[in-house]
Amino acid sequence: MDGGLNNFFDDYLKKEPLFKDRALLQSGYCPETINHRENELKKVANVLAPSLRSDKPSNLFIFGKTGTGKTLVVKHTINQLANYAKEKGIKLKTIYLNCKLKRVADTEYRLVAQLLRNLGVEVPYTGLPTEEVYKKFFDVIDKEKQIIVVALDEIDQLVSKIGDELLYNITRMNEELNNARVSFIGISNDLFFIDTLDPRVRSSLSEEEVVFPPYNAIQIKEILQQRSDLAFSTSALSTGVIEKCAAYAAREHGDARRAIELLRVAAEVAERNCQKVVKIENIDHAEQKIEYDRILDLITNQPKQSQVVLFSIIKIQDEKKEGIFTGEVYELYQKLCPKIGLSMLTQRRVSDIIAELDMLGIINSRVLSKGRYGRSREITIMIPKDTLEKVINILNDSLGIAF
DNA sequence: CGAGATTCATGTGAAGTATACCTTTAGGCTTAA
DNA sequence: AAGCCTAAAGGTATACTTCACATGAATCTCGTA
Repeated sequence: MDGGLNNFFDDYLKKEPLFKDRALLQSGYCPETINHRENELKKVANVLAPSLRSDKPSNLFIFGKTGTGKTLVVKHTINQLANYAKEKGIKLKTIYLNCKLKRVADTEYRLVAQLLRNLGVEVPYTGLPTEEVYKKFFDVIDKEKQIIVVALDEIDQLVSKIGDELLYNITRMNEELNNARVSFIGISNDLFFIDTLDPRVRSSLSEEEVVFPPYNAIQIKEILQQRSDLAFSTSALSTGVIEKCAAYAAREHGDARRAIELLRVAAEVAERNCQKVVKIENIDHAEQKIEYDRILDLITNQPKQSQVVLFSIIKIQDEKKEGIFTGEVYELYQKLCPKIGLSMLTQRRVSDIIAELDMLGIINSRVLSKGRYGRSREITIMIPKDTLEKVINILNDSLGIAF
């Protein structure tokens, strides 16, 4: 048995690896040079440059669909800025924060607390007045004359959740400061987000704007080409692979992140199959696998309560083919809770949980009036059939009940 | 037959509550002068 | 008297509950043709 495994490992090592450097294709990777975003890069740098003379840069707002390089450009620019400033001994700090992260930056308190943590100050997760956290933040940065650049990614998500009062507070920060100056970079996927804001907030938060257009198919192809030259060993890709990835991504409004992910996963699939080259078919598998992994990851990380609600929905769909409504889901949920040993939430809360699952794209729900028979949400599960089984397994394990 | 009233089942907003955690404060104890 | 520790008091954010009202089309009601 051991011998068998040893052989396996031997074979594994003997195999010509497809990847030369897998990290280059992973989602967090930040390349040295960014292609086809020269204009945007320049604009962002232009806005931020005054910070090097210790002037407060204008607040900046950035729009663009997912995978158009917004995050990349901003991260890249503020990193370079911070490095340069450090070299020259300029008092400048930069912070990047993604507002969507649950339990990290999805309320006003948590946002400011997280900013403080980024500056190396420990803040309790609860208990302090929000006001106090602001004050702490001011104290920390106002100790010396310096510029702070704060980038808030996916800020539209945060505002849609907790309202725009937060932005109002944020933009007024500088009035409270004597020495330091703070500028904000807001990043949004929603192109119309700014229109929904209070005019006062809008004008001060969006002194400058940069719009990121989608990449076209040719640009995506070049990006892929360049990355794959570095990431793969020579001739690891069969012809047409890059083109197909680019085409898939261009179909989705030029989402480069997706194209890169597709390529990486396709290669991983090929590697697992012990192929010598990545073939075009692997891309189709990759597309499925990405969706599969995304959903599984999402569900595994859901709180137990949400899992039970989802479990109920799936079970009801399994029993009847059409029309799942809140009432039935809640009924089953109520029966399930004691079995699992979970405290039972009210219908009000479960209704919100269903809305949250909808937001995550695990299910699709729409409010529907059934006339005489009241109104309810009609729920449809958005999990592909072949993924469903695995999802059920996960829920079974996590909740300790059988389907 | 058709306009308007009624109804149902739940959506949804606002206010209230429980929990977990924070800081402040007052009291008690110890210590050192 | 000063210093230190501890426990109670008073405060907050967050997740959830409670309360109350809003929805909107199928169905019912009733006056009229």
